[in-house]
Amino acid sequence: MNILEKITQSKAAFSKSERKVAEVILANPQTAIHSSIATLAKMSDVSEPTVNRFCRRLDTKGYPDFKLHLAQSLANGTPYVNRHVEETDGPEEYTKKIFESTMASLEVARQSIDINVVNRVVDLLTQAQKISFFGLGASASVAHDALNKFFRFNVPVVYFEDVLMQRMSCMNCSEDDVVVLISHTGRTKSLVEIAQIARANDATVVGITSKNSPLARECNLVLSLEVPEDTDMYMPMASRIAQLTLIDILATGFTLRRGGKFRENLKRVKDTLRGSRFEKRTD
Amino acid sequence: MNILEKITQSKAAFSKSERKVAEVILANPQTAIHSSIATLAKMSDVSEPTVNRFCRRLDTKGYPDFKLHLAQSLANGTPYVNRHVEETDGPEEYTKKIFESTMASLEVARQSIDINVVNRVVDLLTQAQKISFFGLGASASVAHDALNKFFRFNVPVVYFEDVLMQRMSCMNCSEDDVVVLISHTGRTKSLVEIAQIARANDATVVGITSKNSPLARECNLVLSLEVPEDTDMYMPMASRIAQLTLIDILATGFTLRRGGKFRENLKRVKDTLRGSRFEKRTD
DNA sequence: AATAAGTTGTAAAATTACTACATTTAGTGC
DNA sequence: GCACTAAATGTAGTAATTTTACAACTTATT
Repeated sequence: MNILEKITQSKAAFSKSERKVAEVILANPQTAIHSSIATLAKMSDVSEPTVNRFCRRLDTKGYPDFKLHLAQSLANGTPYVNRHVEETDGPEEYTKKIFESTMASLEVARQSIDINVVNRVVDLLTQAQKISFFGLGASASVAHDALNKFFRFNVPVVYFEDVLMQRMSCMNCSEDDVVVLISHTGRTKSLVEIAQIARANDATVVGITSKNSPLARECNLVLSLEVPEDTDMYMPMASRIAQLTLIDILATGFTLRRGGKFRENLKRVKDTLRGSRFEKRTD
Repeated sequence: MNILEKITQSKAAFSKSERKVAEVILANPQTAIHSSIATLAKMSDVSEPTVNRFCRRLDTKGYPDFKLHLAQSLANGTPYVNRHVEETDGPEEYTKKIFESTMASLEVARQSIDINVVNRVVDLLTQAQKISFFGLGASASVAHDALNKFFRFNVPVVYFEDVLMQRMSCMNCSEDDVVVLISHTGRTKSLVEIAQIARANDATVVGITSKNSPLARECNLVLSLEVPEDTDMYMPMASRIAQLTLIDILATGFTLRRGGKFRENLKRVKDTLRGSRFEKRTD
């Protein structure tokens, strides 16, 4: 909540001297944050305690606290807002908007995540015999990415694009297998069926999806991501990014759980890639 | 410039005790701005003058001035600093850190993007006869995602995981084709070769990669993303997210350029998916 | 006009930040 | 390994800033 607005709004509740202080601050807030209470009192032609009382009336702890609030208000307001792209936007605008709304979505996602579930899923993954990642449409690339990450960990990891292959794979599941299903809406029929098949074969099913969705109801554990999606674009954007970040988190939890020696393995995998790359020039 | 970023950047220039202060502030900046220099000194287990010196090293007038800057940075929406995950971090910490460093990377990526190049790439894509997206390893899933997006636009779009298929596809390129190559490092040999093959066949090659890399030198246009990657984890994380966001931007630019009628098409594609989904419950 | 409620200022107390200097630590050459 | 130098850190005292307590003043009400 912006304190400058609050000052203008509360003007009526101020006394004569307090209003003088308000005027001076509104006239030149930048100066105000760099002044001491004595300077500001002199500028407003009131006494120091009056300035102090003025601050308290705005629900701040005192003058320094007030300056903090003021500084924050001046730091050009609300940045990462989920602003929608308009028909008339040029490259500059839509680039900015997409970056900002992606960041805003990540912020929302972060707050919606249940750490305890994350922890339990990491537990499950580290103990799994086989890990499967399945997603369809836009979530397929997320599953693909998960494959790439967990493959490096030298654990049996499975990923299929093909729905039939996914089904067959789940039919062969056993008790110690974990199946991770990714879907933004959680309403894709074939994926819900896959969850049922996997469950029927005693696998543990983890859903990265929206809570209270049909898919979520079929899962043993749900990592719910409540990310607002700009439906005007008819394309999933922010949800994927949040899902991927969650994959990063699971992968990180996995490596940490497995400990230091395991990390050395990872380094070996990375070093193996070196042969396929051009050396970095040292210029 | 954001003082939180400045702290992380100047970390090398700090002394041992000053670094202790930096850690405490980065770990909980919200607490820091509400603490006195004495409290902060105690929290960091250093003396008060050390905190003061720390502030001055960051080009602030002193502790109160530092707090002002800090408050502004926090208000500015970017409390997102690329902090590295530690061996000892619990689920709560690493989840927080990964989200924050992902957001920080997006912020960096945003600033490194050249809007003019974005615009020219969108131009190219809208006029292309055929669009190909190729990436290897972690970038494969990004190309996969691009396929999913551009496929909806009813343009011929190509994606292969297989290097040989990628090569063959590029051999058959012609003048009006655009090949988009995705690689964080830009030093993957086979991808550089694919760029050469595509160029030899008169296709326009767009690189989503690091500038001045071998791949970048083979491209007609380079969308450079300078994203810092946490190399301790030996896994690409932030780079992918930035690449995906860039794909979103290109896709958005594409739809905007094609105009309103085209957007209706997109809606049709989305509506077609409805049959494969459970209806949303209206409870 | 008297009184009460509210407002403002003075001066002293308390908190907070800063400076000067002493001590410790780390690094370098012999 | 020792002496010397430079850098880093802490101690204690000082200066500044803010806050409190209370007195003086203003305004409104009967």
